Amino acid sequence: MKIATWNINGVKARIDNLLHWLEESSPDIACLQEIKSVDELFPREPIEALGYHVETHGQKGFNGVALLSKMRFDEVNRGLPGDDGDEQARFIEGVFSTDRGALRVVSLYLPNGNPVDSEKFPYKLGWMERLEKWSVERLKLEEPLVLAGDYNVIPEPEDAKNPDAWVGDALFRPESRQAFRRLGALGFTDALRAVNQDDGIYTFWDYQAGAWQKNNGIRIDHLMLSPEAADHLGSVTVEKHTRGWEKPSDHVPVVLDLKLRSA
DNA sequence: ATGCCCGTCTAAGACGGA
Repeated sequence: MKIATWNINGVKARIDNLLHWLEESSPDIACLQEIKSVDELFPREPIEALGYHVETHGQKGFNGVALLSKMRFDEVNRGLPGDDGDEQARFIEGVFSTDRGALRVVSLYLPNGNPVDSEKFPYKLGWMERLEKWSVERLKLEEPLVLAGDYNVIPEPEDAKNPDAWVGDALFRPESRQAFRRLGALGFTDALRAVNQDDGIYTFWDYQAGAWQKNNGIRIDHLMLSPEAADHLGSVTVEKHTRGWEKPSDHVPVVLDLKLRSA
């Protein structure tokens, strides 16, 4: 079973690329971020025509996440608990039936957090604390759980072409990296790092300053696996070639193969 | 040192992104 995460940076601008990628890569579940669309205007019809069920959690103009699945949704939950005043659409959870029981998959879009001297940085760190609290409860279920998305965290210097350039940035601040490591301490496995320890694996290249041409990238899109999901870990692939397409997203898909089957 | 580029909303430029 293939589970993919991709920050598409606007579903309206990216619909042709998205449809082409769905046909080419054919994930069973796709976790999308930055759909930048309200639910009513999400282009669900051409995606459904490819055999996907579509669940969105959008808002006007920016943010927004979605789950596309070839399997029927048993349950959908929108929004990260822990702050009733949080209006930003950054979290959606789907529950599916597999041959090994329930599978939970989250599409998350963690706040950027810049500039760090603004309210945006404490919002990011607070969001990560809420994610931890939510995860502690979910881990008690002892089910396969995949937290997939744009974490806006560079975990280690090896995850950036020029780590020195990111010192002080919210994506690389010690507090952000520590919060990411705490997910590991809770028992989550960074799927990509479990199968590949190479330097130079990136998932984002800025549109500016020829970052793509210079391979000046960072790895910030991650699939975090509960122990019960990690038990079924197969391959993990970064679909870098999509960054070279016409009208690309600045992020590329990361695809996980889990050795599970739909029920 | 700063901005570079891009998408959205909405009608020329602000805002958000990383």
